[in-house]
Amino acid sequence: MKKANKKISREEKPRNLKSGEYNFYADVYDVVRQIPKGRVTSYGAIAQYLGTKMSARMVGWALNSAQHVHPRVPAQRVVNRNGMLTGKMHFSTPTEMEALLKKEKVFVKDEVVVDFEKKFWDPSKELTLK
DNA sequence: GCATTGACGAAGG
DNA sequence: CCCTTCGCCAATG
Repeated sequence: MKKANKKISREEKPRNLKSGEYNFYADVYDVVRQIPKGRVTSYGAIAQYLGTKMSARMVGWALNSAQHVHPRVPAQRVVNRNGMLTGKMHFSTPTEMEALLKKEKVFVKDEVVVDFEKKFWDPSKELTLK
């Protein structure tokens, strides 16, 4: 049963939404929007929360489309496990991500979030899903 | 329908 | 301790 949890977003939650919008995407958006201000998380943590911890890449993929989603998704609060702003280049401007984080008192030093472990927000722990 | 890619992550050298 | 390689899943060509 350890590897049976990788497709929950597709198997158990078929695309009830419009074509092109998988539930996996909506799930990612929802989690990211629940990230408290001034906190950050990693792709892996979100993936683990969704059940597909092995595929943190999919989270990033979903966030790539999140830029075009209507409710603005605070993708700047999502960094990789090292605390690096790997997705900053995908923003409107490469400095946009840092600027947004700085407004939230999250400072970036040498491409890495300061006190990343302190500001880290794990959805699986903090959010306490079912 | 197969091959490549991608905002990651863990392990190995 | 830094760099390279492999794995994973979904989307795209």
